Amino acid sequence: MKLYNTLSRKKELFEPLEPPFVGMYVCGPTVYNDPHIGNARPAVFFDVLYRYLQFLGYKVRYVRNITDVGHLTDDSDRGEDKIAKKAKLEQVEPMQIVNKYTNRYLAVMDKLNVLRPDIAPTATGHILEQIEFTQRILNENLAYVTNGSVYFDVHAYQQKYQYGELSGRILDELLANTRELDGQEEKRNPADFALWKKATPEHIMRWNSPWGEGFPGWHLECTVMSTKYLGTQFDIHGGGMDLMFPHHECEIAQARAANKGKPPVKYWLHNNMVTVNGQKMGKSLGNFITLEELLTGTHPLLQQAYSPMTIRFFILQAHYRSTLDFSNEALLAAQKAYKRLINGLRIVKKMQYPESQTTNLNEKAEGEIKQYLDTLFKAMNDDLNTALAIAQLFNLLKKINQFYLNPTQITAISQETFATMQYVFVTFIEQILGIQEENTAEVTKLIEALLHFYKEAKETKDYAKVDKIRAYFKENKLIIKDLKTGIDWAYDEA
RNA sequence: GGUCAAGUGGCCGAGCGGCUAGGCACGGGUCUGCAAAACCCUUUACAGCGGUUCGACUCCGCUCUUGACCUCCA
Repeated sequence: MKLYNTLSRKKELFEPLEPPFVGMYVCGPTVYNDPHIGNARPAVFFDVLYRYLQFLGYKVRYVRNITDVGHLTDDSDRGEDKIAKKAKLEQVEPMQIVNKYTNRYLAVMDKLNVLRPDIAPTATGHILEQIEFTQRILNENLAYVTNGSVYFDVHAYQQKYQYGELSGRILDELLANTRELDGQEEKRNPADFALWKKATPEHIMRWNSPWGEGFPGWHLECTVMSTKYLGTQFDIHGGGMDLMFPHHECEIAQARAANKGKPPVKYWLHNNMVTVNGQKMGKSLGNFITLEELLTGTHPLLQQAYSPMTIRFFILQAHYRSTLDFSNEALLAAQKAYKRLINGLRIVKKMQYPESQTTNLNEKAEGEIKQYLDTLFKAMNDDLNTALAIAQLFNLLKKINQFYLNPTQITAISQETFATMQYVFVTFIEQILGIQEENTAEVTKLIEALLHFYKEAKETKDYAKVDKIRAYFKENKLIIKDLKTGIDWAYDEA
């Protein structure tokens, strides 16, 4: 499998440091607000990577952090902790906020069928480790203490190692373009960043440290927790493109500073951003959509609610390194496509290869199906091109529907190819893409029962009743299919 | 201003130096008590201008446009 490594700006063959084990770390959410559509993208994408690596036989340890302390908000509340700020607004304990939004994040990710990572460490749970790590960097003389705060010395680091290797930034250019911020006077250099910040009297979240009461810097937690659980060097580090600089750049610097220059990560992966109607999503732009709003259709920009699986499918229909634009039209198209795919999934699970001896093997059909299956995995192995992979599923779906309409035609392909297609189609959708039917077995049984009455009415040519039942199905987003071979139901794609 | 991406048919969205992406929408047909679904057929492309090449949507240059990062952000 090849993956695009931001470090080299190239697709590279994926070779774990210690096969069959794979260590993967992804930057998780800052839990001070409701999860938004931008949070869904990395969660879903790296979930598919996690699933696919396991499908390929790797033993993956997946770590995704919860940031519950330490990130600055913006200039107006400089130096203030996001969580603490929110806590003041809502007059509650910071940990209450953290807990609330962590729960909400996990709940919505569960809905999106995002598997929980193997380890979900929190920044507040690793204060000691962060203090120790800061000490290690101080011991290397690559950080300095000012006024109870500890800053990373980018210039000193630059003497020994290279700063900017991930983002391609040149230190001198950075310095020329840095704008004036408060608190800069404590730094020797504007490019320096905090490892430990002294807490002001009104700051609520604070811990004791060798340098006084304070809280950890903004980039430190990821370095500390990734290396704690995955080792000094590990395979994959992921996150949104916006984290490339400065966040991930600083992570590399911190890790190398503390570990004699060892680069911490072999493959850096970054997903692209989400836009709304072609614009960057931002609170100030009024197009900020939370996942809750998307699922309930309550945002003014949304015409309707979209189901969790529609959202998941929508995200995967684009390649992860392209921007993805959320619009009603695009979401609606994804909803229809998703239902079509799921209808195919229901069909293929029930399909059986005919018993009869007479075969009418068709080289062309056989070849096409093999080609689709082949391309399916080639697409995944080429930097996880889920868009191209899904296109193959639809190609297969066309064949499956043909066989469904005309079961005797199944013998156009060999039993072996049929079995492979059936297995791959189901496994790929459910296990790798993590897309599933949004329905319970109980409901399905009720649908089947009602369909039984439809069949009876049909047999007695009671068309009034037939139409009534059909209308009832339609109301409940289901359709009845009258086929030559029998009667069946499916999800309405409208 | 600096750095980096991208501009594909009505919409979304892949891809490649010559061979159908796919989804949604549109049009025609098959099937049907009437439908729906499904299937079959069909239409609309690669921002502009140059260059390299036997041949470019695909490579190079310029122009225009959009976006991201440079400051918390997935």
